[in-house]
Amino acid sequence: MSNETKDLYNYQYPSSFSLYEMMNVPTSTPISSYGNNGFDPSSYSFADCLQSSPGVYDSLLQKTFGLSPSSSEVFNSSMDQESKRDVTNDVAGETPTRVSASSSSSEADNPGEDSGKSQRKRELVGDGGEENQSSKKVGKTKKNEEKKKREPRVSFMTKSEVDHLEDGYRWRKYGQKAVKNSPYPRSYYRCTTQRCNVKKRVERSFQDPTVVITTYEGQHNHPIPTNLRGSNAAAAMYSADFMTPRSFTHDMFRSSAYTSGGSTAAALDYGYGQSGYGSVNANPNSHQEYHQGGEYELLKEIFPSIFFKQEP
DNA sequence: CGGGTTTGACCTGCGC
DNA sequence: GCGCAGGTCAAACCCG
Repeated sequence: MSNETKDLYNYQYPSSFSLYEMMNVPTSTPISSYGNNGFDPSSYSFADCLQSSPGVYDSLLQKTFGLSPSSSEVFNSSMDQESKRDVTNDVAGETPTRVSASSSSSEADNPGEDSGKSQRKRELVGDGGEENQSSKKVGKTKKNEEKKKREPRVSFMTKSEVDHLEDGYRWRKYGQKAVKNSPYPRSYYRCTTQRCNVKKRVERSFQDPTVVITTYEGQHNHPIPTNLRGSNAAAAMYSADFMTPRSFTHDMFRSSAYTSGGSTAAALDYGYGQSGYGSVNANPNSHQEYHQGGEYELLKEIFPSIFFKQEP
C-alpha cells in the first residue's frame, strides 16, 4: 500500500479486507513462512506496517485508539491464517496481545485454512435452514461451488478467565475439539439468529492460559439482539459501569498493561463491540472488558463487514 | 418444554 | 492410500 494512502475512515474496506493487504503482504503467505521471507510477525508491528503510510497509522491511532502516533510500541498485528498460529508463534514471544484480522477471500489462497474443509453444510444451514439430515453423507456434488465461498475471519486475543466472551450476540455451541499440542479444547459457536451463519471459535492459549483466542468467521446480517437476559447488550456496553477512563484499546496495545496482571485484562473482543453482562456466559467476576462507545463506532467503521452486513 | 450444552461419531482436506 | 487434525453433526443430556 505504499503510495495509496488509505484513510481508515473513508476507505471502504472490502468484505475480504485484510490487514495483510494494508501491509502489502500476500494473504497467501503462510505466517510460518514469514521468517524465510524476512518478514517476522513477531517483530513486525502493526505500527511498522503502517508507517509506510503515516496517514493511515496516525489516523488509526489517534482517532480510533486514542494513541498518539508516537506511541508506536503498540502492538503487533499478525493477520492470521489460523489464530492458533498466532498463539504458537507469538504468545511465547514478547507480544502477547494483538489483534488479528484475517480475511479469507473467495480465492483458494489459504490452503491451510480450515474453513474449506467443512464447507459442504454451510450453505445448507444458511439458506432456509433446511438442514438436510443426510448431509452428513453427501455434499460432494455441491462441494466445488461451496468451496468458493469463504467468510472473512477476525481473531482476537483476550486476557480473560472465561472462555466465551460476551459480544452481544447469541451463540450456540455446536462442537468442541481437542487442539493438538494444547491441553485446552477449542469450542465452536454459531450465531443462533436465523439465517445468520456467523461462527466463532474460542480456544485458550496453552502458552498463556490467561489468553483466550476468539476467531470470528462471517458477517452478521442482523442487528445485535436487544433482549439478552432482559438487558440491552449495547446499553450494557455503554453503561457507566463498564466505562473506564482508561481506554481498553489503550490497554490492548500495551504489553505492559497486558502483563499488569490481575483481573484487569485488556479486552480484545471489541470486534463485535458488545460486551458485559446479559450474557449466558458472562462472568463479571472473572472477566472484565472495557469499551467506549466512540471506539466501538470507530472500529465499526474500520471493520464494517465484520460488524454488520446488510441483507441484500 | 424449549433452548443450550456435551460428546462421540463422522466427514473432509492435507501431508507423508 | 493412510493417518492425522480440524470442523461439524446430532442424539443425549441438562437446565430454567
